[in-house]
Amino acid sequence: MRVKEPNSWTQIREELLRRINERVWQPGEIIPGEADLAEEFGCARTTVNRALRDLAETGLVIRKRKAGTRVAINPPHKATLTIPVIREEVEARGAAHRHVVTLREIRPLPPHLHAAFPVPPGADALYTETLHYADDRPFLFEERYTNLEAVPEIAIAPMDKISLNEWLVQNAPYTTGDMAFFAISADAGLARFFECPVGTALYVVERITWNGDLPITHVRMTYAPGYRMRTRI
Amino acid sequence: MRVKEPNSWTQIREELLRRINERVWQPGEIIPGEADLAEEFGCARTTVNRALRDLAETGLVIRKRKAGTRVAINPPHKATLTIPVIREEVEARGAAHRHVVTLREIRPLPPHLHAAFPVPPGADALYTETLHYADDRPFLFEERYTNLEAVPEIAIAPMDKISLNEWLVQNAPYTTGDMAFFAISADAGLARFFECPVGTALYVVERITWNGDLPITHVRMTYAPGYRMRTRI
DNA sequence: TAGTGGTCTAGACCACCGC
DNA sequence: CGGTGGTCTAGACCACTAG
Repeated sequence: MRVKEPNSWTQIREELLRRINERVWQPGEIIPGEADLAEEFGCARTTVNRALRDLAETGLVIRKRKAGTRVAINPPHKATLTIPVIREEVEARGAAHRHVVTLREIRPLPPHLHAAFPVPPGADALYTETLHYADDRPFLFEERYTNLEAVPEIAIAPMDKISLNEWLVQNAPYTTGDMAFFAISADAGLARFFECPVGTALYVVERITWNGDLPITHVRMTYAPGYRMRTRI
Repeated sequence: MRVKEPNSWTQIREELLRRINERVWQPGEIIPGEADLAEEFGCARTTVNRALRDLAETGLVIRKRKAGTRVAINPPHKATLTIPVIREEVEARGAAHRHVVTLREIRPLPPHLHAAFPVPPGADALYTETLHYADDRPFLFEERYTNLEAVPEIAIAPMDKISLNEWLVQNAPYTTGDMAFFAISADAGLARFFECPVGTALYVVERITWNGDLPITHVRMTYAPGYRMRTRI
């Protein structure tokens, strides 16, 4: 049962989508220009542009000036992951969030992070380990290095009421970042926290954020066994 | 007074971004309406709208009709994962891609998939197992159920030159999908393929795609030990 | 119900780039 | 060079929703 589209540019997008999916326009083929489509649909060129721009963002068509718009040959799957503050993620599951800071000290950045997280030589970082619980069940283990030069106020940040995770989101804006997703085996420490056997496969998210050229923080978040990160595409 | 810089929506976005990052506008605070900003920047309201729409897409501001635009309190981290065809992912790493179909048979859908992948009762699915190699090193293990009712032509699809992965991308359009990312321990079969110990932590991506209400395919892709999925935010 | 964002139009100029 | 998409404008009407 089709729902009537509320506005024009989404309707046009759906019609273009239909022509692509039903091979009216073959993969790799050039499609009519914006002006032609605008005339066909009886709307302004801006409206067609909006629809085509949306399709280009999802990778379904490739647009180039002068060359025109082509249907992508191998349209990539694009998934947008929204990674909220840990507290909100826990509460979204209907659980109560609680966190405990188990370690908080100034220490030099470990060598294996120097390449990805180039703080000035000799500079120290704030290292923190935080346990996050959902309804008193272990949920996530967070290891974080924060560049004191970039966020000096962090030395006096309260970490009992609000987690460092949330404090940084609110107080340390970033411009770019790198994320990595992978799997590790639980070592003794993780096994103890998650109450699982050593060697259990765990899902890990690593994130490095920057404010311009200034590295802000490097965080590794290890989720409880069985965790699945989900998204809709 | 002549302004050298032409008004551009990206410039306006950067200025709005600056005001948010420098706390000119506090988190949670309402910011001026589009009309006011347009007057301030000396541009059309449409241009301000474009900039604000972009900020809203990244989650940095929350927009509501009548209520206005507010700075987000806990701006979520959003990461866009681009998941290309496996062959292209391997080749992007400078390696040669090769795949082997080790199993291809019609079988009923296993019970544990019925909830997430509701093919009609009694209907069969095409089950395939494919090994993907990068320069002859094992790269990925793919287990796939494909709904024969949705993609009947798949029964005669060639699977030697082009992998089922790529064939489906090119021939079976989808409208929506669900993805999940998690970690598992290698069982005996995976350990043999990846030449790693049983129990090694492996990164897994699962994807279910739909064309409207019609389920297309359910695929589980298990990556080689040490694999990291990366993205820039 | 009034105010705000969402969208559309008709026209214009510009940037890019294949030819 | 000329064609195409990218952007901007000034104005208009509409959709949603807080108060």
